Amino acid sequence: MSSIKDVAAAAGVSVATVSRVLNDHPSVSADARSRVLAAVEALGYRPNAVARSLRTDQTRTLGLVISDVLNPYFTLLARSVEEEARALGYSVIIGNADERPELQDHHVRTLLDRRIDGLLVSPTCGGSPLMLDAAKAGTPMVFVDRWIAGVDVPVVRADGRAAVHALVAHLHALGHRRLAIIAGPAATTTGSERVEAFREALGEYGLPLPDAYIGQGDFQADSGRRATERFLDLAEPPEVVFAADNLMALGALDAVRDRGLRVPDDIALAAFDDIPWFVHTDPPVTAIAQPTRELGRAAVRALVDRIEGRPPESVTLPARLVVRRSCGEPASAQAPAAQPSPMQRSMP
Amino acid sequence: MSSIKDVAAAAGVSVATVSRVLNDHPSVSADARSRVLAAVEALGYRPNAVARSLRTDQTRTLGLVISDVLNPYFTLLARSVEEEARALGYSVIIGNADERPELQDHHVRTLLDRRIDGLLVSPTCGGSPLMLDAAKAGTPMVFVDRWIAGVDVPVVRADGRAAVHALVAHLHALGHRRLAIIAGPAATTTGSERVEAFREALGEYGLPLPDAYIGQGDFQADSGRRATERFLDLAEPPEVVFAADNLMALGALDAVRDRGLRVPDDIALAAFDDIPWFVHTDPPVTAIAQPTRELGRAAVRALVDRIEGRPPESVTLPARLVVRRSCGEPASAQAPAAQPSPMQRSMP
DNA sequence: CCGGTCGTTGTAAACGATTCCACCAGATCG
DNA sequence: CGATCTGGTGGAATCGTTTACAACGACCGG
Repeated sequence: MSSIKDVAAAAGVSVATVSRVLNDHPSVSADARSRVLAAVEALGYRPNAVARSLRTDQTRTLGLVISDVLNPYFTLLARSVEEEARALGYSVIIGNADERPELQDHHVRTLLDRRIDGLLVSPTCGGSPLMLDAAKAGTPMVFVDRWIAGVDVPVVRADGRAAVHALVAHLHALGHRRLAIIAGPAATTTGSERVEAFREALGEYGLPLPDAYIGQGDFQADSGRRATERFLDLAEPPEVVFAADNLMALGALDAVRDRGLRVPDDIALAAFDDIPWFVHTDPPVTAIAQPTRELGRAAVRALVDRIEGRPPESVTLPARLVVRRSCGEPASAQAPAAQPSPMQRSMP
Repeated sequence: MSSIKDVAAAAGVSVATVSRVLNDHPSVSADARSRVLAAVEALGYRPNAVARSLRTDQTRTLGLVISDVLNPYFTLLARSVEEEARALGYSVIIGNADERPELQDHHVRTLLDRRIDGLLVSPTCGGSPLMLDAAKAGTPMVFVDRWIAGVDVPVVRADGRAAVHALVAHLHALGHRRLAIIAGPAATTTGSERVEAFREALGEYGLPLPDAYIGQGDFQADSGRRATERFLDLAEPPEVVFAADNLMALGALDAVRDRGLRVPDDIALAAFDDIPWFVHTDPPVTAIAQPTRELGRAAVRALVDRIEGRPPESVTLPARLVVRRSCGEPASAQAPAAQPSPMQRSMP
């Protein structure tokens, strides 16, 4: 692999001149420039990003640590993060924490060792000391989706409160009164927040949220299945199960099916996070959709602002309710084709 | 951020000694070692991976260029690749080509610029000159899932031939005679290969594969939908549609549903690539499952072998047919709970 | 004709690590 | 007792860039 020296030799100039051409510094003659460009072309030269990073102390790389790549919500988030970053001239390195704190730490450490310019993280389980230290030490950082209270780091997230209210209204209108929730880990903000919003919304309709109707999940399908089984074993099982993420909803669906019961006839189901597949499940699942692409975009912009010295800002975008059939038919029958399929790319 | 010099100063030794301790070189006294370790601890020192890479000419990083992150098959592949790489002491940088050649090129270029130690790629559309040059120039490379003929690069992939035969046998046994396929792009090996296997299997049952029954797709949901619509518009529509990947199958499902038709009563559906969601669709989809995790593992091992100077080997693993309900009820009714749910983690 | 400015160029010093080589003390051996 | 080896150490070169600084010729105005 040829280096800048080879190019300099081939073009008959010094390495400094080559470097200047490459970074289009103004003071280089047209003649020198064209000779350098020709040499670059001839040798197929590409600057070594490693050396460049060492010298300039910037990698033009962002780290993204997400909780679970297999979760379509995070996949989509990762994708939009990469898109926006690319548009802004940055690369992204993704670390999958798999909801495991020690894996999250591993990735944060690795990314920091690589001297990424900034870190986007959706913290798995409270914050690791490592991450907090990095933030305090001045590593540009932005939380996305989830965050850690009391840390001075911008947060980009969706507010599901209004959508959860809308969901409860919808359920109430359908005549449901015994509503249960499968919560995420209490240590995550999204875990606790969704329960709170749910409880609050129930309160407005004078409905209780007994402890037995709060299942503890971990955002994985299996935990959704187990929580649902426990609900079904209750003397008075709930009429509705609201899963705090899409994977747990799937587990719930499994559990219901394994009992030979049917959604929504025997028990209704709703989920937080809308994903393309919910259109095709049996039955299609009513869900709360986050503006995932916009979230990714906003997060990158905030992080890059911070990196490039502009003041970053926290962003909160509203989530919205998408009604399908898993909670029962709404009074006014909806035309089947009215709902545009989210399978299609939602790119502009 | 403290550097090796700071550590050396704090420990009262030279940078050479610090480096030796860090790379646990044998010839360093117990005394010096403990002083260095103490200093490292005190300063919270972490070696700069960028500098290290520049000097040693290795990044301990693998590049993975996949065709589409939103496709669960590739997501799972990416995950297993990262897991195996991590176990072997490597990091992975993922590039999403989104089935677009120019994006693929962008990522390959970026990864090469970063001097990754090796490249894992599932080529999108024929090979770009860039990639081929890199392979010729000696960049360790392994193709996964798809490959490019005539290039001397190991290939790790699943062979679907036997499974496609099994599928056709299954369909034939159910009485289906008019079978259609939605193919992937002809430029990809998986695109053409699956059609060939299908045609061959049909031949064994004396069934034709007329051109009208070959839909051209691009591995995206929308193309599956369009191809299916065209099938349904035919004077004599097929009885079965076999989609060459999971996204196109979803598009097909959409198209069928939009016409007010039902699977499998009006038309049967099968797919290449099994994904967890196929258990939950309406109806559950019969699919050909690839050993995705093993594929990812084998690919990483082959690549790392190549990087570390051992002879890499190509690997071909068999795919298998997973029968569900989308092609009609099999003669012998199967117990609903007999099929273990692939939703559960298949980690060991 | 001389001093200053300007545009273009090269030399060399970083960046933070690894590693070759030389050196030195102390142990070992003939 | 002198030669040789051995384990521990530091100095300095090196990786491929960027960039401060100095140098240099041309040009211009006084």
